[in-house]
Amino acid sequence: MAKDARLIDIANALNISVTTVSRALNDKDDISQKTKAAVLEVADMLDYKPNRLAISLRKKKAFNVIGVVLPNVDHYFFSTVLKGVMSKAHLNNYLVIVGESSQDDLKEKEILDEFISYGVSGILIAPTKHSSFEANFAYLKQKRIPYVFMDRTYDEHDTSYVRSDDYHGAYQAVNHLIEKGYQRIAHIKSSDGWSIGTERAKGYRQALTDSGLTCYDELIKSSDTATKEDGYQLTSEFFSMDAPPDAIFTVTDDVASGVYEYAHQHQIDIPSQLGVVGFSNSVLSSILIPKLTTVEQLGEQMGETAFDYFFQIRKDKRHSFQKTFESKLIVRESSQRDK
Amino acid sequence: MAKDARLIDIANALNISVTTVSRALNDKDDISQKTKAAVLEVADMLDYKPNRLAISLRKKKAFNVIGVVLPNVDHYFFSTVLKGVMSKAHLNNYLVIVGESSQDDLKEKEILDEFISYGVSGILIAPTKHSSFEANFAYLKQKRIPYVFMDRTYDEHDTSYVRSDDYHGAYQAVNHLIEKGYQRIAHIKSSDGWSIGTERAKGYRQALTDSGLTCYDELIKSSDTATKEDGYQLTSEFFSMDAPPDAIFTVTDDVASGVYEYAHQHQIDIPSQLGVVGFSNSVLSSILIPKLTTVEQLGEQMGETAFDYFFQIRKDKRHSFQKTFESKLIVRESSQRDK
DNA sequence: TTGAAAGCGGTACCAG
DNA sequence: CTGGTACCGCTTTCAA
Repeated sequence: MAKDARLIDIANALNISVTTVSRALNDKDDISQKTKAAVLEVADMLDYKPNRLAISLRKKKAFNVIGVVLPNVDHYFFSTVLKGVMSKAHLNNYLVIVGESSQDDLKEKEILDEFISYGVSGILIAPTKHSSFEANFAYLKQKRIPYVFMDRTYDEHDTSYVRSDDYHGAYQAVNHLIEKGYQRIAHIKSSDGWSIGTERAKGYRQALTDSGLTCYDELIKSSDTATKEDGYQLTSEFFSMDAPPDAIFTVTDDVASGVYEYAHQHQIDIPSQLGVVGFSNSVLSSILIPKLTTVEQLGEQMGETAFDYFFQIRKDKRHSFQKTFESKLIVRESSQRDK
Repeated sequence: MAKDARLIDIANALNISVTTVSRALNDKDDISQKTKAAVLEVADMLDYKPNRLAISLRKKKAFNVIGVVLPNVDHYFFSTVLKGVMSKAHLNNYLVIVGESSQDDLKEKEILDEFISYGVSGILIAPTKHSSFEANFAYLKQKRIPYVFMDRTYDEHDTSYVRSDDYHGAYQAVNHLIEKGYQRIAHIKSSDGWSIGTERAKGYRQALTDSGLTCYDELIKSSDTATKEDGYQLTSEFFSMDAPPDAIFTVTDDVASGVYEYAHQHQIDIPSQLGVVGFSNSVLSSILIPKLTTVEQLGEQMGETAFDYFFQIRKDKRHSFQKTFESKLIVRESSQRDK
């Protein structure tokens, strides 16, 4: 295999200097059209590919490398986000380096430091539940390194982000249950300090209030882990009450699957005796029987958009961009009381 | 924030040359213990971190960067593999760059070329269904870049790999169904050219033969996509036969979920009328009702081991390592006829 | 519009 | 055991 072509190879072929070649390739304006064309042609012929490493060293910045930090790569939602980022990155000739914080804000900081010292061009991050803006992200601004938050955001700071409209998603979900005739609608929320939990809970309350229903505190329970196990456990607590709920809106599909298990074990029929609505539209939702009504979360599109935002910030060197993705309710079987 | 310390800063502090500092830091032997100790101390004081970019350029190799190529990052199994790789990489101060081939062998080659031209230290790859060793991987050997196959392997070449024991896993699965008293056991395999499909099918056949059962061709159907939809479709074909099967062993859990849906729609009870066993032990398997008996695939451990192998190859510069992970059958409810 | 030369932060060769 | 120096491939002054 022939060695990769370098600037000097092109220069020699044309009897010009590397400087000129560099200028031509980087589309600078202080160069004649003729020379530029000639360089471009030879570059193409020799299949020249710029050496990322050399550029990086010279610029003291990794060339075209984007860093992605996620709480969990094997969590369905985040893996779709990653997929979205990667597809856009590939199109734009970016390399993607990935780190997993495991919901540990200290590890998250470590990863960020590594990425920065490597000189990544930008960072796309879905913060852990516990990450404080000041501790983990404030210095990114000073370092002038473009970054975009994903999923979880810090509204009090003027930063770029992509997220889903948790509030309206939850509102629609609960409203839908009300329309279907459910009366005692419970909610399994995620524990505090996680914006997606509080937003969804807010939507839940508002939907009840707007329909003139009372919002009972005992019908709201909190899950730390947002897992199937928690869903099961909290459902069993609901059903040990004197007046159990006739529907449950859960903060994630995973939690909903725990509701299903409890219901199945105790011969509670979904949806006639218990309505269930989840959140995420993960693979689970169409695999559960009956199929789960849930709120769609567009992970892949969020990832793509996050990359686009990074790209624009880098180009324009000033704007910040925000997008809140509409959360659409996907009505399936688990909420069809009148089925 | 102070600028990062460089070799020359340490050198100046001690009135020695950068060469000596470099030697000390790289633990070469042609240096006095005293000097080395002094250098190490100052380096520590200045919080010296080697500049990856500079090392990379000089060595013409990205310093401590491992490339991972996967068919799909949002597929559960592969995302656990990635998780495993990342945890080991982080421990060893490696950066992980990831590419997604989307089961497209051309794109896979593109990604590999990118990674190589970036000079990654090594490559961990789960090949697409269609990747030919010659076309996509043979040149890695020439380039002397360490690589480890994951999941899918090329047995005719002496390469390092980690994979799961598909044959024995399938054998156990079918044998278990036989022991539970199922007689007409069908198999939904994955289409040809994908080793995991053929190995699992082989295990299926052998288990039947060893138990003195006949292996009917009409009880084996092939899925191109290994999805729920295919599972549903092929199950409906089985049940339009004069003598439908009383159990189905599927090549993945996803496919099994399609079997579930068909069964549920047609009031076929699992497991009393139809036994089902899947493969992967994905999140699905414990969420399906009844819980799915399946064969465990240790994605995370495979990822960790793949990284370890890469690490050793790099150090020893010679060996190749292979590991086939025992595939353990996880018995749940979907195969318990006598429940 | 072009070229020469310095230098990004290290490593490796050679001489002493 | 230590230091001088060239150089990895590219960008960026500065001068022509």
